[in-house]
Amino acid sequence: MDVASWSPAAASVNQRQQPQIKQQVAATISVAAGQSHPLTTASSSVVYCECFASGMYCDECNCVNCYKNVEYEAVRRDSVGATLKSNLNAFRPKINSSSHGAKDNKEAGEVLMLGKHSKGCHCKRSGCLRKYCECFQANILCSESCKCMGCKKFKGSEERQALFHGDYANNMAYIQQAANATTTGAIGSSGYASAPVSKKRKSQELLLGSTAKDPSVHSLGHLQQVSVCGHYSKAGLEGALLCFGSSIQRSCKDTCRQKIICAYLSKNTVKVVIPEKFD
DNA sequence: GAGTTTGAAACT
DNA sequence: CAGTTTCAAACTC
Repeated sequence: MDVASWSPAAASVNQRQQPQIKQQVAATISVAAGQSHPLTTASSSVVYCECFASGMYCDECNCVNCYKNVEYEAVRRDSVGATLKSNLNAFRPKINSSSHGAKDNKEAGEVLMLGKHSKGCHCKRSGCLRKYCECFQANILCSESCKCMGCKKFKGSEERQALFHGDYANNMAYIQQAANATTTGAIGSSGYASAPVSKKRKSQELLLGSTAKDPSVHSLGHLQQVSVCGHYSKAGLEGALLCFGSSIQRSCKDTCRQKIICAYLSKNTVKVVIPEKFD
């Protein structure tokens, strides 16, 4: 499905491979007393399952060993209770939709939903322009609640508008370019709150020459092969741990296991550090 | 269809 | 609160 034809409603149905109507919580089927069950454990009180999170039963899903169906109502109810105990908002909708409904953005040629993500997204590499982003999925703009980095889904964003103009391939190329910028050069990248850095300024930053006397210090112009680890401090990229490699690793620990050289970023330069354990 | 990437949620 | 792990969906090849 291309971006132009994508809609939150369609995605919602597709990604759950949802039957026509899920049964709402209602039926009660008891489970034999004393019967132990995976769902009764604390660790099972999770809302990874979209049916569970939305307060529905699994029905005609592709899940394996599912206990979130009518047959196991008692167990399921316990699990709901345990989940609510640890998180009161676990079953609340993520998107606080506006009563005004959808709004036509004639300038961009799109229909934009008025609403706000209750917790905000935390995107780092998608620029909030791909379906990984919950705001994108909900077809809403990122808000001050979001803690995303390199956000391109704000009002007036060139990248966001490009998504709704021209052909799909060009749009995706544009998005990929934006994502690359986020990875390699978007130092101090925005999030929603801060103003987007102009392309001119970004280019200047990336073209900084290496004047460091310490051979282990490199300018950002050498960051072409550097990937930012999946996890870094909220303070932004400054001071973040970077890793050389062809792909982003899930954690620095994983990265280091693969003997990838790490570097430390300081403002416009990186300090390459080879941990002793790499030997 | 398999493997990779991504971000939310859970866990420590 | 920050770092790490787990998970499922999106995405790529």
